[in-house]
This record gives sequence, structure tokens and C-alpha cells, in this order.
Amino acid sequence: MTPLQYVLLGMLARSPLSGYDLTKLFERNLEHLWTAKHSQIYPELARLQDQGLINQIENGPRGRKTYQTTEAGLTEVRRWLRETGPERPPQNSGLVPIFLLWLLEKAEARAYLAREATYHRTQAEQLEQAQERIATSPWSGSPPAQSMAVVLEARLRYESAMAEWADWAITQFAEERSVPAVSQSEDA
Amino acid sequence: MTPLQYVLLGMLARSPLSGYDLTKLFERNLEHLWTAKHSQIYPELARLQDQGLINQIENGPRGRKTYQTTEAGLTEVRRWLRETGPERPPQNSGLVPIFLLWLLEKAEARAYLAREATYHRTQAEQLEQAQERIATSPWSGSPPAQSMAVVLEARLRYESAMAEWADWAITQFAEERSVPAVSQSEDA
DNA sequence: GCCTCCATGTAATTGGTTACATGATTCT
DNA sequence: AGAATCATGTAACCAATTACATGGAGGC
Repeated sequence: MTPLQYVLLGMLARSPLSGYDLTKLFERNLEHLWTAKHSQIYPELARLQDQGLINQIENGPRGRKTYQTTEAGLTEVRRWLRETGPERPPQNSGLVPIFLLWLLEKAEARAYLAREATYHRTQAEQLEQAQERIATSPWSGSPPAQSMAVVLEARLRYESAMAEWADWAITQFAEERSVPAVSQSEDA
Repeated sequence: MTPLQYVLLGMLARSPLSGYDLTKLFERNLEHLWTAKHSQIYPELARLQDQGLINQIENGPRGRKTYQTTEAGLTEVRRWLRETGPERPPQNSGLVPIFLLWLLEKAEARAYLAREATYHRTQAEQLEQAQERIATSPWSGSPPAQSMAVVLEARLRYESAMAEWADWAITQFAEERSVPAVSQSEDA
């Protein structure tokens, strides 16, 4: 079972949705958590149905099929949550350029990091807006909305921390003019 | 060009290495940045050589082949760094379980988050040790080591922020006993 | 002589993206 | 009538992991 499958089970546990609905949700509301294209979603739904973890409850116009999570599906998600450790692959493609910055002139490295700082601040702003939206939405306070709020808070703290880090990193690529002094953490 | 290719170009720009050396480096020193198995590295080296971005400079015992980055390779990395924006896929598999926590009893959700906090604190400790090692290594202060130190600092700040966040998140899953009070950010 | 580590490769499978392909309904 | 959007699917390709496969060199 992949993360995508658990996300699908979770979403179909809240309310019945079609593959099309799920695709739109990934595009519009879940970009901060997980993404998937319709070409991946449709086959996945078929497989989950084969396994009896979701079932189709409605046939709408234009061949629309609406699914919801079964008891077996719920049990499977709960089992996974109880057994899963928080370990994650620390693979972070955003740090690859940083690792290579020594190949540039220091001024260019600082320029890269300045863009990095701006990027994280923009992301942080967007997350604050997302928090706002969820707080004022009709189902605000509901258990799923509460979980989503906790996710958004994690992302916000991450972006804020990275913005701060980028500012600090710029100082690490300063031109050394005179004596380089003992450089024990001026910030961190 | 993939992140892996740029990482390889960067490592082979520091000093000549074989596929075997690179494999060991990924396993032992680069787990915080990027990982790759030998089965991916060997074909990739062949492709980079075909493109003239690296070349083989030595033939050792047991068929050992040592490569280093060419001028063309260096030019390519530099071009990429200047043109690359800091955008990254915000896909974070570690947040998927959080998104699903509303499916558990609150006590179980808190237990998950407690494990999460512990995990991030352990990671943070290991990163501090890695910082220690790099600070006391013979090539400490060299440009590549400096870039790596900046990477490690990013990872450390990330893990610390997530540990703090997990502590806060536990309070979000408190049992509501009496009046739930206005819950405007008691921490964040 | 045997075990460990050095050293390189290929094949099969998985998860995901991009591109291809089709058709129904609704709105103007 | 035409455009936009709803709605579902398949095929080709890519990056990465797991498994398969082989052999040389050095230490005990």
C-alpha cells in the first residue's frame, strides 16, 4: 500500500467522491500534502475496489462513478496508522543546489539564496491564506478539518524555518575581507 | 538532467571517484541530501561520460574505473544553478499520516505525534553529530565542506521545527472536557 | 583455503508523469 | 451552434528500488 492509496481512503472516508472530484481536490486543496494526476487516480480506484477497500455507490451523468471507503478500508487505514513509524526519506531535492553552491562565485551563491528566501516567504504567505480559508469554511472545527489544520501548521513552520535559514545562509557566503574571525554560530 | 546527475557532477568535481566510491558516499555521508543505489549509479556514470560531462581518468584493480567532472560538466552545473529556481515539489509523505489522524481515537493520535516528536529529536541529534564531524574533519573550511555545512544546518533547523510542531500538535488532539474555549494559537 | 570486501554490471518491477484518446452535459 | 467543463480511461516513458549475477584482491 502506497501513501496515495491511504490518502484516497482517507478522502473517501470523509464523503463519497468520484475520480474527477479527487483529481480536482489534489490540484486545488491538497498540493501541500500529496498530488496525483487523473491517469494515476482512476486505475488506483479500480484496484482499491477490487480489494474491497472502497465501493462504488452511485452512477452519475457522463459515466460518473462515486466511491466511498468501506469498513475494511477504514480498518486498513487505522491499522497502518497504528503500525507506521514517522520515518521518512530525508531526500530533499531542494537542497541539491545548496550542496553545489561552492561551484559558483560567492555573489552568485548569495543571489541563489536570496531567491530561496523569497520563495519560502511566498509559500508561507500562501499557507497562511490556506489556514484562513479552512478556519472560515463551513466544516471548520470538524475532525478532518482539524487534521488538515495541523498539516498546514507543519508546512507553515517548515517554510518559516527555511526562510530564516536562507537569510542565515547568505551570511555564510560573505566575501572574506580581513581576518576571518572565529565563526561560531552568530544566529543558529 | 536529474538532481542525481547534478549531485554526481558535483561530487566528481571535488575529487575523482569510482562508482563504488560514490555508492559508499551516498550510503554513509549523503543520506541527508540524496541517495542512490549502485544499480542506478553505474548506468548514470556511463551516460554522463557519453555526454562528455565526466571522463574516466584511471583503471584500477578489479575493473575499478575512476571518473572526474570535465570542464563541460562544470559549465553545465553552473548553468543549471544560475537558471534553477528554488521551487520544489511540496509532496511530503510524512504528513500523510497526520492528514489521516482524525480517523483514530485522540489518545492514539497523540501517541503517533509523540513518536513523531521523538523521531525528529533523534534526527536533530544525529545532525548535530554530523556537523561536529564535518567541523573537525581535515578539509573543514574548504568550499565544499562549507556548502555541506549549510545543507546540514537546513536539515537541523527542519528537524527542530518539526519536533516543536509535533509537541504543539499533541495539544491540538486534547480531549475536550468542558467548554472548548477560543483556540487562537497558544504557541505558533 | 575461505571469508570479507571491493567492484561492476543487468533485469524486473514499481510509482509517477506526460501524452494520447474519447465522449457527454451545460452554458451562452 | 460552439465553447467550456465534466468525466473516464489507456499507452509510453522515466526515475528509482529490488533482485539477480559475476568475479577479483586482500587478510587470516
